[in-house]
Amino acid sequence: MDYLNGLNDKQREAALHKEGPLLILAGAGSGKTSTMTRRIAHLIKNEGVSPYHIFAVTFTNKAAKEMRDRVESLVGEGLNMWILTFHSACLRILRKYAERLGYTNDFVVYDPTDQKTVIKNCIKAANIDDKKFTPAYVLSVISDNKEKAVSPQEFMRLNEGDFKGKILAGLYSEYCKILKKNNAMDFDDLIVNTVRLFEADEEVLLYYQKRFAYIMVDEYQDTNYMQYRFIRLLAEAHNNICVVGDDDQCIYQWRGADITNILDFEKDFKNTKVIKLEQNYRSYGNILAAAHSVVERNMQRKHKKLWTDKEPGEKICYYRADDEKDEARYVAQEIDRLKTKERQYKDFAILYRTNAQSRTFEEALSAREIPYRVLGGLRYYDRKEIKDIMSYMRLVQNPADDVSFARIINEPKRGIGDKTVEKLRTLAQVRGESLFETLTDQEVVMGLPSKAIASVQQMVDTILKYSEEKANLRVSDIYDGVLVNTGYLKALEDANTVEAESRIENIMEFKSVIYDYEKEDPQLSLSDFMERIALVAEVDNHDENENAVVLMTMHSAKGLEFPVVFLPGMEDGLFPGWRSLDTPTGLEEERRLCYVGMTRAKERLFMTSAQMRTMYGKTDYTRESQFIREVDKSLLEGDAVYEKKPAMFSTGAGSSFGNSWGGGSGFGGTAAQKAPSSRIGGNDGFAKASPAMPFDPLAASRQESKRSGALNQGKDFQSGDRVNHAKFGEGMVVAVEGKTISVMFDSAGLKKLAKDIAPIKKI
DNA sequence: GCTGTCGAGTTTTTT
DNA sequence: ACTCGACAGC
Repeated sequence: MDYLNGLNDKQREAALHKEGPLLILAGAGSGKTSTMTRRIAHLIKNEGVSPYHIFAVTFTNKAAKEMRDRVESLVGEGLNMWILTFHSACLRILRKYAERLGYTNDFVVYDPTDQKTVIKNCIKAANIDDKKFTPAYVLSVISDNKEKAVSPQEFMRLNEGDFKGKILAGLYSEYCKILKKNNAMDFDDLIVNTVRLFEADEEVLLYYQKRFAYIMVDEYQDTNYMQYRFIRLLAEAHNNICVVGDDDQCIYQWRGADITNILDFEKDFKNTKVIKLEQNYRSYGNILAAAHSVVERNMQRKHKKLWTDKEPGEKICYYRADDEKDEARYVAQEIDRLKTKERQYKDFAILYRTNAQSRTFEEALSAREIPYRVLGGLRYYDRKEIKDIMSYMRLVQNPADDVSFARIINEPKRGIGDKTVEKLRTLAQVRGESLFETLTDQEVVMGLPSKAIASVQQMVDTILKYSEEKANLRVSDIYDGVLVNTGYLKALEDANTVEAESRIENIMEFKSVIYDYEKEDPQLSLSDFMERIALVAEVDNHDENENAVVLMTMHSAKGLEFPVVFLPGMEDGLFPGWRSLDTPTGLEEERRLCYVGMTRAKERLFMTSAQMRTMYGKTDYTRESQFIREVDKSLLEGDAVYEKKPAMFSTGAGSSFGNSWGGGSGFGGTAAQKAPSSRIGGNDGFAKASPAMPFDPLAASRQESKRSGALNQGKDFQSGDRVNHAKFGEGMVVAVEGKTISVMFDSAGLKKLAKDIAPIKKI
């Protein structure tokens, strides 16, 4: 079979390349995923390379999944192949070898919220001015240093005479110590520690070098220094490294992405073959040309120009709204107008600069009863109740995790306040134990305030019990058990408020997520589950089949495409953001982001701005974005481009004809683009047409969890009984000793289980 | 130790 | 506008 069928010459050349470094400069919509997946299929099927020897790295779970699906459909089988994100690949490696770095292999992953908790504690403990050293700032410094492989000691040395630097170095050092002590790694650590592992342990490095004879990296322009090192180390043995990227789409420099990685690839890897993919298969000509007219103003870029043989299509439509409500109203109206049989709701996307902008659009879409889905913003896993439960689960997995412990010791209320926690901390420090370990000592519990004793004991017992049994239990059983036996669920039920009600709903929803994972993998262990949860972004849950308008940031939209795209908020200060204006590189990055946003559109592109915008409680007049001014004017239609207007000039839809700085003429059809000036009836329609939630709640899950209350009912087993276990299937009881029961399972072998909590039934 | 109120600070983007 | 922390009163 010809796996390269349908590729153009350049794509084919790239897909056929077998040995040596290859740099594919793939412009937006140029079919890079096809090229990569075909190359993989070709390697496997025609070149006889085992999937075992191929390693493909991406940045997002979504990209990884898409690549896997496409390769599998090409080669027609499931693949035992590493197609993973940087973070999940490193996590997988570290799960095996973290012991060699002084962690246990059960270490937990701290998300940004956990990081913030830790650094806050450090700042407080060191008695440092928390006005000058905000958690966000300190963490960004720490992250910067980690990504650049600067250790706390080195950072300290580098900042010898610098007062501020010394404080930061101290915090950095303390932060690392705490994470290590808690047996925890943050996102950066996953990469950093893998590189450290490779550099310190030749055996491990050689193993992976040997294994990954063919390496491919997607979105190479977004790699940071550590990721580069990681790739570089792996590729050293075979030198078969293929990277794909587009310097025009580097939009994560603020997070450490180093654009020079892609610009210097040819220097880094000798004898690199470079292939440019410049034919765009996605967008109509005008969209492409307009996007190019913006991005070509960047100084720091490789010269290239995308072309297409598609028709020019319509011009880019620009609307200057009165204010953000008018802007949202206009967008909603245009969606209604453009929606046809062929064009469904899911064909529209609204891509904004900041998550804060989503709200007005939600209101306007609701008012017109247009279904929509917001991606990103508040991460689902950031909700309090989810974080609480996860903290319990983490403690079950890793009792050394003091951050999780501190989060839940008094959640639900057990009569343990700050004072008591402080005392515990001191005690734990003296004993050289974790907080939780300290509490496993009965005497310590007895020393707590009298009204706290019973509930704390109950909680400690619960965690211990599940911790011992975690290998034998389904994740959902642990979840239920923790929820019920720690009193968490009951406290919420007793609260009897609307808020508690919605928390309970979220908790039930979360259970359906667990079920989904278990359905996929019946042997799912607690740590498997924790790591999947740790590294998912909400964008990964985007279901393309759901017929709803999609709202997300331009950053999240990278890699996606939509027939109709709206880019609202085209105003100086918002986009480009005021923070980016200090530096030329900051502005260039914003411009690339604009390019990314524009090139998401296949057929129609709308850009809008508001003359007046209320943000953070303040209302200001705006000037339209310099990016609008940079778009080739022959490709724009709609409102004339104009400068800031005085207040008297602003209201009424018909008044938006300002003096165009571009010479006034050439903007036909403006009136037709305008909406009727009446507002869509009062915005009280907010509650109806409520958007789909990130996860579809399973009606059943509520009852499921209720049932779990019966988990502890007496179970009488005797040797010889046939039993059914939720995770291990059927087996026969071979011994019963007190609370322990030994079962020989037909497929899973002999297991010792806790009689009271194991999910077993007599059959 | 818990709860409720008030005032201040805060915002880009995310694996 | 919204969140978070400090503080006061129970």
